[in-house]
Amino acid sequence: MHKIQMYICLMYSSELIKGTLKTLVLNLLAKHDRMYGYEITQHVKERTEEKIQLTEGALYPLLHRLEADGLLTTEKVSIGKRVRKYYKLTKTGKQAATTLSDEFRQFSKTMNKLLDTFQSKPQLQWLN
Amino acid sequence: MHKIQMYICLMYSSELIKGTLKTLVLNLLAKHDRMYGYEITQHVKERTEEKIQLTEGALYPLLHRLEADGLLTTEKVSIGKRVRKYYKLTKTGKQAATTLSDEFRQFSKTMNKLLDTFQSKPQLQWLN
DNA sequence: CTTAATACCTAAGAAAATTATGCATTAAGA
DNA sequence: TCTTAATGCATAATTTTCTTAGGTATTAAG
Repeated sequence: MHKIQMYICLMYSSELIKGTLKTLVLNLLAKHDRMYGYEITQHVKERTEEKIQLTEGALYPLLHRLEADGLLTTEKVSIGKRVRKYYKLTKTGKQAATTLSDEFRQFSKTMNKLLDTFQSKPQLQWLN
Repeated sequence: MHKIQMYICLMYSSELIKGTLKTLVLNLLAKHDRMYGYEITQHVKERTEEKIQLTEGALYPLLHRLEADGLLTTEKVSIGKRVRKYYKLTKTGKQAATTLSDEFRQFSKTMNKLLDTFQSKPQLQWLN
């Protein structure tokens, strides 16, 4: 007897994440005080029902960039023999988080308005 | 006597456009049947009160890619000695427009939800 | 004992935008 | 009339950033 599972891919085209990754990460840190990389990927995955999945190849370089830019500071914590690297917002980082968050909200409003004027057809319903 | 003008930059950080340009262009064409490149830039600029400004360096290569991918067809029209290049959606292009539009709507909902859980502080008001 | 999950990282390549051009026509203004 | 701004196309070099595909190591679970 085999158990058969079917998956429907609900993930967004990764294109959309592109302009938004920094906004996402900074605001996650604004809420959680400190987080480590892997934690960030899991958190986003859970909170979006797997729809947004951050790849480590994109995340870690971003975190390093943000640290280099002075938006984050790091702190290493040993868990047994493993070392976690926690990231925390600086003051500048907090400001950036707010700015980017507001910017995204406004942008998505503008975009949705544009898209609405484009097509007046009834909205398709999404699986979820 | 000099005329002094002050500008307040209301434009979005161009980061956000990145994942969205294709969605925007295809849906603009879905609404307008046919448009030429320059017209697209002006239309978006006007409809968004200058907040979204498409650069030609991004737009034209995109249009060429979309044509190469079979989402658009072109048609050249002479206006005096100038030649306009009109773009029009193919059937595939129309489908893509709808898909991407729905995807964006859903994505922005998800993102906004995430951002809302991040910070419960009162929203900053935006100029305009 | 082996696999999955946790946890970090980087390098090569691809994709797409920015910046900076270039050319030409036409309208508007000094 | 002369010059500038607007219209209209386009590309090339560079940069940025993501994807893909690895690598290492620890710990939990089966």
